[in-house]
Amino acid sequence: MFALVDCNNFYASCERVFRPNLNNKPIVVLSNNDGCVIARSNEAKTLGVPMGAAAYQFQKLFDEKNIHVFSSNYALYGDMSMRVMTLLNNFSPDMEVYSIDEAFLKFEGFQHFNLAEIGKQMRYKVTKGTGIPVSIGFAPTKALAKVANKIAKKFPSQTGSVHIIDSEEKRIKALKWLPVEDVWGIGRQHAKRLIAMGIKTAYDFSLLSDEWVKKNMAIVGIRLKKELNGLSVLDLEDIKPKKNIATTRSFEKNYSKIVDLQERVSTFAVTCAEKLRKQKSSCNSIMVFIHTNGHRNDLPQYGKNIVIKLPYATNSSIILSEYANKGLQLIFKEGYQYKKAGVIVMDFVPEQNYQASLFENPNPKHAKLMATMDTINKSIGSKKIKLASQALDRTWKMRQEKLSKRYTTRLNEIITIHA
DNA sequence: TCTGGGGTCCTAGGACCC
DNA sequence: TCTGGGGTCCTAGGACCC
Repeated sequence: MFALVDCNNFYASCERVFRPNLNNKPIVVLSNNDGCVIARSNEAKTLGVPMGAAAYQFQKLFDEKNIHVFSSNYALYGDMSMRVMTLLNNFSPDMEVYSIDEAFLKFEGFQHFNLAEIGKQMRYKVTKGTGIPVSIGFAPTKALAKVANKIAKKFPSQTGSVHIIDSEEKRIKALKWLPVEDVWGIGRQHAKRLIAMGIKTAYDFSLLSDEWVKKNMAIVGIRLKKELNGLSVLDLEDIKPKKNIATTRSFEKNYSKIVDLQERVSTFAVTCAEKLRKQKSSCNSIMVFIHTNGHRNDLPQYGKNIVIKLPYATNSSIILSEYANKGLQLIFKEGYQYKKAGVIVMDFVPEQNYQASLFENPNPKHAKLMATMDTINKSIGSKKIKLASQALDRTWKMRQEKLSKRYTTRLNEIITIHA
């Protein structure tokens, strides 16, 4: 059996742990730049705040209904996630952290255990240890565990937030209940087509012919169909090094001068380099993109990206920043208001697996320098040591007007209790 | 004025090899 | 009239996930 454990309204719940006065109150969490809604408490959902809602369009509703608004605090959510995962891992050694708020656990050889009881225990331990409420679905396949989880989340009082699909009747009942567009692995495009054909539920989908599924949804669709029919074909996955790493941001205001973009692009490249070094990879290509604000019909639009092949694989902040800026110079055009830029590194090789080039070779000093920078930044705070091409003062800023404290990772931001 | 930021996998088709 | 048979690699685009 697999379990899928999913934190309820994770970001909103993280904020609530440290603001218990907001229990049962509507909360939303905004994206970077306080742009749009990316998490909502149940109360906010009930009040009609849609996922992805632009914050400025809903400001009136926030005010009227006393909806508490937070900027996203990834330092907090990342740390809370780690705590939840650590507690869950005590229940089974086979665990896949699927996302910041979800994990699959495999229960192999647990025939003589009561999974319902284990589920209850998991909820209890996580709630007691972190304050985060979770929902749990058990089933013989990952896709069915996802379905079971949806039922646990939708019917908390009937299920106690733990649901188990362990019989044919339960499987069929669950699939008949689940709209096809809510099935894990069926996105908007496929859902549209399926609904147009009269396929309304997960159950209808599970009865489609293999030929049709293969032709229209390829091998991924076949796998999904098998999983929904109770045949396990998706196993837990190990943590693999990433194949691409991106650092991209929207700006608080528009930039029209290349110098402003140069600073941003440098910083993004440096961040990519840090992430690369963390997973001990080097990259062979780097992409830079810039574009204007696509929502503004009144401004001329322009957007472009460029991929640069590097002369040798590297994870040096200096080299990556240099090439990212070369790319920027090639795609930058005067006369536009830029709102967003990003750097993506690709074509990874293991760091030590270095292929020497005939003409250009990395400066051997860089590796040492980068290691030193990483050590210093780790000990006294990230971004304390920078390249000169990055802004030394905070000339740019992200809008984060409702940022909560980093309660769990900064001693000077620890929660204050007034007794 | 204001609209996020990451990722993965699969397939078809073209270019190329012998 | 008639023009083989087998591969690999790369890329763009489309789908999906959180």
